[in-house]
Amino acid sequence: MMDLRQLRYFVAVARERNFTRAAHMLHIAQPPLSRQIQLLEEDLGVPLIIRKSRPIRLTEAGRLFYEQALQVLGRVEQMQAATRRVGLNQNSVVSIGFVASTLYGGLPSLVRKLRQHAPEVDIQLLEMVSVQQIPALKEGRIDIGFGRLRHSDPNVVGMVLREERLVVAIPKDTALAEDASPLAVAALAGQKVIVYPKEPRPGYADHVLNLLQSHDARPAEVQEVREIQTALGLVAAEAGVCIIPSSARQMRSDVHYRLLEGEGATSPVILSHRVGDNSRYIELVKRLIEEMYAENPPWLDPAYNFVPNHASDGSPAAHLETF
Amino acid sequence: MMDLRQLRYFVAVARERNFTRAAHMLHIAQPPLSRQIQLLEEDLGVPLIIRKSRPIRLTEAGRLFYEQALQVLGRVEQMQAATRRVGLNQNSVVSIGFVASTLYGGLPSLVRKLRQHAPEVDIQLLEMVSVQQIPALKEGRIDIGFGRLRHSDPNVVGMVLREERLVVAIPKDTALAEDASPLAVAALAGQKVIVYPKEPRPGYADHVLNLLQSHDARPAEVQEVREIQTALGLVAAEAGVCIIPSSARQMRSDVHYRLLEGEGATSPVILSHRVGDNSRYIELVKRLIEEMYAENPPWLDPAYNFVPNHASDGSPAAHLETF
DNA sequence: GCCTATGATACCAGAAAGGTATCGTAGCAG
DNA sequence: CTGCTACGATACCTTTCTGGTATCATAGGC
Repeated sequence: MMDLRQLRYFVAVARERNFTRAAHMLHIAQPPLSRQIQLLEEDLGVPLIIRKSRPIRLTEAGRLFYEQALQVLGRVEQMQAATRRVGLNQNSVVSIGFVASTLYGGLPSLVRKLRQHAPEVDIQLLEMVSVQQIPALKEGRIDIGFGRLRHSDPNVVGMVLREERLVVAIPKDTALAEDASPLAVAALAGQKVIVYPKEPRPGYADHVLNLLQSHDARPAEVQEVREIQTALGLVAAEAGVCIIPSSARQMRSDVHYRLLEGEGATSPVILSHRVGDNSRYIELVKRLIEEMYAENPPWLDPAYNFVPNHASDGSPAAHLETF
Repeated sequence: MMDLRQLRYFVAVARERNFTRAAHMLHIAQPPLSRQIQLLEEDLGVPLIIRKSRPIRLTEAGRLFYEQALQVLGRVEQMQAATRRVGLNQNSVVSIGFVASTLYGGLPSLVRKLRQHAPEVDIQLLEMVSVQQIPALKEGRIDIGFGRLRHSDPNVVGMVLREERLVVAIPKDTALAEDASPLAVAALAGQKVIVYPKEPRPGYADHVLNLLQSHDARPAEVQEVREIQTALGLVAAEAGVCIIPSSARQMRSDVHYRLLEGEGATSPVILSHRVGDNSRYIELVKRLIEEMYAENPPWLDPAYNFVPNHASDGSPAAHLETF
């Protein structure tokens, strides 16, 4: 079974391009080092080093493994340092899971506000899709989730912060892109459609596919990709159209966007947390979100968003009634 | 010394919230499991688990460690899978290091083209700043670098693909933002300036600071941050102005941009590779870049870019003469 | 073709992991 | 409040694995 020791050893060998010298750096003798590398190669079932050459060289697989091993070792060190810091300073940690699109909405300024108002907490940000957020909340891996899918888990409470209108991304210089006016969902019938994320299901892709189906807009072809970046890249490459939340328009300016019109052509932004989690930071986050919404940031443009009235009244208790 | 075994054991305990059950899952007896967790805590110098409670709970540090351990273990599996795939299929790997801003330029479509023209290669993308690309090239960790700083290492050849004009990001609703016309560099004297990245030096931050100095535009205050995202966030929060390559304008639309005018108010995009690396993929990449430039993509708008003539003539050999 | 630097192999010693038996205690039932 | 039970810690032994020493095999420069 693979082991961090083997990674450290391999990195030393790859860096030095010499077993003897690497063994020296590691403060061990050369034969055990040779053996550990052999074990590693055996475990992977792939040779990493070309030995019949002086100085030794890495195979293609070895080069890849070297690069990745460096990253993993760096990550482990970060992890140790972060854990020690939190453990020794008795700092609190607030772990926030979020879907990528919230990066183009209020998340950055929320995090900034949170750091200002609670400098003593360690804020951990983890990108994860909506369905991953529920188990992550229950296991305590995150404390707060910002997602885009409604759920009904009895142990997790969700609160709709806003409903964001959807836009369709269209390749420039096509018929649909001649107009900037809002477009009915039904008008997408017969188009090649690109959806994301491919997995895990159910996800935002299904939300989009449901929307199309409920408007009898059967696409000519559906292509699934892993991320919104890729999806928009494909739109730019004229591979089809793609439906995204309006705030994500910022990601690319080389495609054309049109607002979608029709029943359900929105996507909610949902804040979730554990039922009965009475950490003071949950309340603080809710208060900061209200504050932020009251400031009318550009991504909250009423042309593209609908904010449920309870989210803007002064009573935090009202939020909990959303589900 | 920390060990992947300990991570796996800790993850099992954290997930099960029960040592005995976790030991079962791991196919070992409970006492060794307890001991490994103790060793782990000792190594970190931080308690991870609150045992005087049934079921056991994680400390704050433990929660953080759990989350990160999951990520590390996932990363290790990915690494094994990728290495096996490359090793067994004898696929080639082309490793590309790039600075973040090229993501807003031609990198995505170059990668797409490369995948189309050479589906048998594994393309690895690694974000790294310009100065990190030189050692990464020499150690073989990457084969191609897209950076923004000129260098003069005898073992690495660089080729200027284009000179991109710089723009200054200005908070909305300030005096400088009232106009959209080009701005002289000297006009930035006395402004609070935000630069990135903080490290490693020398980097793009120094390029910007040199530019200001050479135009006698002494800033009132310089703040260094780690990434362009943060820098633009601070601009949006009215903490100052920030100079970025024009293609990065797409990143945020809630700040105001003005083109910079003046000697040297550009930033090159430089392709680097090892001297004497005659992999056919290097040539392919150069050909694809030429092809791409010939298509006049939106990020190559001549209002914002200057392409050296040798990069658009038909002769690949000319490129090598750039340095 | 020889010499040297360097990696592999063989084999032994010590450290560390895992197993079994047993003890101590949190949490709950009554 | 008391005793029971589930479950983690401790003690101690066995097995496995890592590291060390001695020695052999070979790539590459002269």
